[in-house]
Amino acid sequence: MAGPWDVFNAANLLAGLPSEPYRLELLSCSEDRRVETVGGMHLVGRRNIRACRGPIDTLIVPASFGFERVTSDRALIRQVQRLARHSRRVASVCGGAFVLAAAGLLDGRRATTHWRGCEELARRYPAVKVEPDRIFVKDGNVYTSAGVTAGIDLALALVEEDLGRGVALSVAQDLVMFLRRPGGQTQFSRILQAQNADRQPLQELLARAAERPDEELTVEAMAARSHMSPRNFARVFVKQVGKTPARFIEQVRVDAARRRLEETNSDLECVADGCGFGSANSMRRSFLRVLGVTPGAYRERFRRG
DNA sequence: AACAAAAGCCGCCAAT
DNA sequence: GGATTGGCGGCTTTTG
Repeated sequence: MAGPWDVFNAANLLAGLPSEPYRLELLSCSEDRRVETVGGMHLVGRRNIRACRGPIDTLIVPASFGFERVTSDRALIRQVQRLARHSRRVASVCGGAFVLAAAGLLDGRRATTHWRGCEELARRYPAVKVEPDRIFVKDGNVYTSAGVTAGIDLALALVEEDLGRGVALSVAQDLVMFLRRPGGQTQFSRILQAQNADRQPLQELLARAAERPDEELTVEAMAARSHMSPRNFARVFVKQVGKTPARFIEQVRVDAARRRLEETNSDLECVADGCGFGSANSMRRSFLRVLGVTPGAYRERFRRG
């Protein structure tokens, strides 16, 4: 809920319009208007959902897991169905797709949800064409997004549709540099990736570095690829990224290595090689700098299964 | 664990 | 005149 909320709120501030384009409202299902989130945080809605009358521009249903409770709440489902009829478009974040599905809003449509729930969604609602591995899916006026932070991407896409790319970009820049996804794999926000064409030629480089940490990523090589002198490249890099090139690359490589240590049984030399470290020894030194533990100790602690 | 070579970083200055 | 860029020298950090 908070991610999209902040996106729309930032859009209000950054759109530069005389009146704010979005009016945000949190609806609650309970009489006292309280909403207790899964983490135990308490929010208070402006209104009870039953008191809400249309028309609504964008109805967003965020939910975590625990679909049993949510999808079996007939009153809630009925209210969602009712409000959807008065909405220009309907969206869900994470487990919210289960609510939309239960309301029949996804029948015959393409949709996605948190990677951990995709199978379950497809099994329970055969009429839904589940697309795993997507950050978000748009089908007609129904939008669904994957886990947690994907809701931010979804909201950015809606802002882009409404107010144009420029506003969406400023919002994205205002909120984040890039996003790491929960599925294990590093992915970049679509909209942030797109901005590389415009103002920030470095973004493309950063994305590529994260995907291929084993490539040559010295200042000299990256400068050449960016058509800049090494001196200027380093300067621009610090200004845009906030870290020096070597620091950033080290971080990227350590992240890549962590993942492999967690998810594979490759030996350290192999991991080091695949992540761009010259040797297991230099990987070890990077780990100590960045994480304070050796690769071996890290794997020992975090390996799966 | 020590050490030389390589790479990175940054202040300064000149050119654009 | 301010902003961006590129080169140089010297110091620090990292690597093999």
